[in-house]
Amino acid sequence: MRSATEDQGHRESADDRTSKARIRDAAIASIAEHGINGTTARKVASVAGVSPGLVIHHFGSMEGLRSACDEYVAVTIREFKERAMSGGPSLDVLAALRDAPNGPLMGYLAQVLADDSPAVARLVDDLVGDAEGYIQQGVESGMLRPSDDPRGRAVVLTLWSLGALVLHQHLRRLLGVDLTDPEILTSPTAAAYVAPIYEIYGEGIFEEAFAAQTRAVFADDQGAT
Amino acid sequence: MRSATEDQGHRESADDRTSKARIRDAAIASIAEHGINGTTARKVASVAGVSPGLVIHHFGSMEGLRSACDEYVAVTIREFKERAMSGGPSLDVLAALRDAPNGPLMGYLAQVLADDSPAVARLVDDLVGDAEGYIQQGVESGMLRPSDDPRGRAVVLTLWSLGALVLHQHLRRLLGVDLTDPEILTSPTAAAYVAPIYEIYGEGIFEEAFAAQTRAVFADDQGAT
DNA sequence: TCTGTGGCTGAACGCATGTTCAATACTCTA
DNA sequence: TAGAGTATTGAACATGCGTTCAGCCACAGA
Repeated sequence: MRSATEDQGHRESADDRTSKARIRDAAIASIAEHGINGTTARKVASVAGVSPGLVIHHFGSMEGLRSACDEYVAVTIREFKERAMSGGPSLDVLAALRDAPNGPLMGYLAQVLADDSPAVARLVDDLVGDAEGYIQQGVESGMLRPSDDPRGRAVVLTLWSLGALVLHQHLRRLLGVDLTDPEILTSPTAAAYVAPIYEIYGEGIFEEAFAAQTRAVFADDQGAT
Repeated sequence: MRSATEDQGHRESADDRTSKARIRDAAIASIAEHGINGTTARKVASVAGVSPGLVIHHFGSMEGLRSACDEYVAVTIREFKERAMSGGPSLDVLAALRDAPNGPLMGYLAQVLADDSPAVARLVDDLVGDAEGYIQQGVESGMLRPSDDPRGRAVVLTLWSLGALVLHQHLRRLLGVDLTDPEILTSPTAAAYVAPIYEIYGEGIFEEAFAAQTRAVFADDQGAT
């Protein structure tokens, strides 16, 4: 099924990409910008500089192209995560992803996270699992507090991060921070989003007396129900 | 433009709704279940028991129908919020919305929050503004800690809640909690989602030494840059 | 130079969509 | 009861979609 001229998986060869690779990249960029429903076979073919027929010829159908994009993005993210992991554990999973090589990667995620595909579901599961590992490392090194439900906390923190990514349009309108901007790290406005997060991460939002009260309620619930 | 037979805005009359109202409700239910792109004029007409032509006749276009749905949902939420506000301030804005009268309301929000419309943007702005008010009340009554950036904190907390709603499929897969379920309050599994949240709200996730360290970093950033 | 193989084209097909419009059913008014 | 005006229909139209397919064209081997 794979011919000799294809170099799929070897993304080191930069300029002369296979038509198949060009179609895939064009689809990812189009989905990141116009969403899944705004991405048609003809538009992708036009951006990639090929005919609409070739899109189907290479990927079987538009659903096949979508799956290939999901898989490619998932693999790219996993590769980048491994590289980032060797440089020490990161607190926020997304923070390690923001300077990923491919530009429209965050935009693609923002568009695809809402309507679930199998590849995206697996990617989210992986992100949660990695976050659980990072958090555990943070707990062991004394940076992070232990939790009554480490997995539940990892799920909540990861979905909060990903949810903010999906709602990046609202975040940009409200705080002027664009999470899909590839160069977000160099933007000074990012502090408007990061500072409140670190404040919550640092001290929560409940005063201690009220926090103890809610803890008691949950203890009662667990005992009663 | 508005005839005498319509009773739009008077949702007290339960069974005999106007055709226009039936079309609008069918569209909301369809969008909540199948998303915006899975909602066609013919499907809505079929569910509402009318012809496709009547959909356009009443709303001008599908975009007009979409706007009408956004507006109706926004008004419904605002009405319910006012009623909930009279019963005392609520910590989480979404918590006050979960037992809203209309069933598919949360599902509709989950589908619509991602791709922004003017009405949804205004609704989100309102939710943030309300949250800021609630939080300020909580601070004044000694339940919540004050913040260096009250508005930023309100934005982050609101978008985290709404983001979790948009990603409800992942939340259900990972924790078994479905935020779009109208009867979520009676479900005992909701604690799997609420308990980690209250833990984070209560004490954050940073140990105190590390929290002080991050505070120092942000103070340096603000001073240097 | 001839030949064949495979990437690639682009015109075409079937389908679903949003929308239009003349005709019809209905309901209220006079 | 007669008329008027509106709600409603359902067939039709144009459009854009995914997909198909017969053929072109460049290039490798004999």
